[in-house]
Amino acid sequence: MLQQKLATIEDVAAMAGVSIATVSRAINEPTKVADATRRKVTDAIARTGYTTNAMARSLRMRRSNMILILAPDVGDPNFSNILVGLETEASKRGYGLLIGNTQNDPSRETDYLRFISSNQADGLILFTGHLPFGLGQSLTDARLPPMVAVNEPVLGQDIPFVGVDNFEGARIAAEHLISQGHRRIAFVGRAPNREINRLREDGYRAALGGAGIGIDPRLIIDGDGTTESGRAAAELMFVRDALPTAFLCVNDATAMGVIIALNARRYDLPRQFSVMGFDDISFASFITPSLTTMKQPRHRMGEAAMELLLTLLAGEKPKSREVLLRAELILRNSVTRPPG
Amino acid sequence: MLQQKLATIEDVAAMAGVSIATVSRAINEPTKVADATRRKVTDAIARTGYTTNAMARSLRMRRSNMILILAPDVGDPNFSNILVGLETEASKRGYGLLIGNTQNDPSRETDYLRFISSNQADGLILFTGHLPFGLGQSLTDARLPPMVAVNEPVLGQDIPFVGVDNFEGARIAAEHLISQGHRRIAFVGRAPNREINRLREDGYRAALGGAGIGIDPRLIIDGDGTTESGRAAAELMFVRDALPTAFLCVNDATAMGVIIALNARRYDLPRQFSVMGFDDISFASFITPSLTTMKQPRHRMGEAAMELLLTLLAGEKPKSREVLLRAELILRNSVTRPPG
DNA sequence: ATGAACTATGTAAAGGTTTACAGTGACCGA
DNA sequence: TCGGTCACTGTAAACCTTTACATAGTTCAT
Repeated sequence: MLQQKLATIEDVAAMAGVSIATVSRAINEPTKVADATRRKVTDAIARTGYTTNAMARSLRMRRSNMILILAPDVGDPNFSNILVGLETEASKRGYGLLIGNTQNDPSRETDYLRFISSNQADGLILFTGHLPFGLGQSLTDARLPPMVAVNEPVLGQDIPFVGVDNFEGARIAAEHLISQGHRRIAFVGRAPNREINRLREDGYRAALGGAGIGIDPRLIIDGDGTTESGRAAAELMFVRDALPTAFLCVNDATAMGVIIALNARRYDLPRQFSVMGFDDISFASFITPSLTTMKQPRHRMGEAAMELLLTLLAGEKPKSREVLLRAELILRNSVTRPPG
Repeated sequence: MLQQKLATIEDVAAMAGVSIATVSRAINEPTKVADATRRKVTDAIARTGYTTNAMARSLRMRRSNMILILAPDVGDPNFSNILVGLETEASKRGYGLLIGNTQNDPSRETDYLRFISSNQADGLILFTGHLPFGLGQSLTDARLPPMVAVNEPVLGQDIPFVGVDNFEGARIAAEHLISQGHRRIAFVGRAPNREINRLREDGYRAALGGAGIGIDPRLIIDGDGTTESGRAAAELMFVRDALPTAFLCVNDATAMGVIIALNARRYDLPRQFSVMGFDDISFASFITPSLTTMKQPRHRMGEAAMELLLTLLAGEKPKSREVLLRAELILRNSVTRPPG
């Protein structure tokens, strides 16, 4: 498996009968070399099968054209679809993607920073909602590497951010339920220390406030966004005996838990209860009843985040350091008018 | 955003009062330097905040400690979970992962090969089931880069492979249905030119043959593995009026389509029809009825593939160039004894 | 006392680019 | 004729490591 020796710029130069500087220019600034010379070089490149050694180039230029992606779980479809958008934009601009799966493990976060400090990556995309451990305190004063948070903002730090407008999205969702005639609307998935959950809850409150509906604290249930938490939340409502006519859930996974619990209790959905989610995960359309939800423009989110990062990397001033995309209302079968 | 100049090995050497060679050795072969010297070096490293420049190192050593992953769609949960396994093993061994999302676009495949030819990646993991366009013919004679196919083998080429034993898995699935008393078992998702589909169909045939059940060609339906194809296949069975008592589907997405079609026709599942899938995708447990299926050990698959690749990369002889992992039968509610 | 064997360190080359600077003609206007 | 401008090309330094080879000092058997 020994590397056979590859052609270098010197081989090309020798074959074309020019200096290596000219070869380099022919490749990188074609207008600066005479037509005849350029042809000789192009020809020699084809004959030798030369490709620029990226390591040498990166060493000299002090940049790698690589972007490090730090995500807690690449397997999560919520992330992986954004990843596709990131990749689309990056590869269009000649950048490569390095993935770091941290599993929320601080030591793994620190570990992956070596790619930044060793010049193996020029910038950083952060899915984690917090600065990687090791950047947190030690570099508050020093220079942070160019980075953009996506999906979840970094709290208490002025880090450029691309995400969905969670407040607005949740408000639209709640307003949709209200427009169907619901007035007793539960919010499932309260978690004040999670930024996303907090914003969605705020949107819910804003919609109810705007419609002159009072907030019943018994209808706001804690949850961590898992299917299991949705199931538990629904059960809790029955125990408390304070039932809503509709459930607005912090995300689709939670909504699935609610639906499973209601189905298990043999309720007829959506006739007896309406349920809404948020995210539009791939199987939202396949459960029964199919889930009315807010769709996140994940692909576009990835593209926008990469675009922002590359703008920063180029040293240009971005139009805005915060990009909020609108979630889209997807009408399916889990919402209807309340009974009675 | 200008890079502030980072400490180099020379700065460390100067501070420690030794030569750069000694610093390098203190880092890479600690046993070869005297204790006292090593301490001085470690100290200087800490004081300067030195980290070795990966580009310079890669240039000199002619390897990057990077692996290129070529996948048609990183957003597909089927892939992304394997990706997590790949990452686990790679990062454990000090390797980084470069992701290439090809969307089955030959030009993107070719494009990503530049990472290999420019020394930016040492090896290749192939999800695509075929050699990247550009390696196909031109390098049949020349040397192929070290690579391992995962999930789907590369046909007609002797490429090391790690995947699930599809034949055996499908056989186990079919035998489970037979053990429940089914004898009219449909296979949904025939696609002779897709290796995976072909193997699963073969496993199905083997199980039926082993139980002395004749193959009814009307019960074998084409399908491309999508939910929609499953739905269409079920409808087709009703048109043909050749109904099975159980559907063995080539994958879970197909099985979901079948279930949706049967639910829509108001059948009572699993009483009237049993349905099995293959894969155990994340929402297999959430549809109604929850899906009995064969679970793919995706995480382990990723780990095994990376382990094999790194073995090859180290120039060692692997135990085997083909690793087939067993799929596990997951019992849920979509299978029961046939009616009557 | 001598040379061998070993340990610890240093010197310098090599890895393959990009680019500042210098150089060479050709052309042109005065 | 001369100086200046322009278009093109070459020379050599710099980017930061790793490592073959050389050197110096120590230990030890003879």
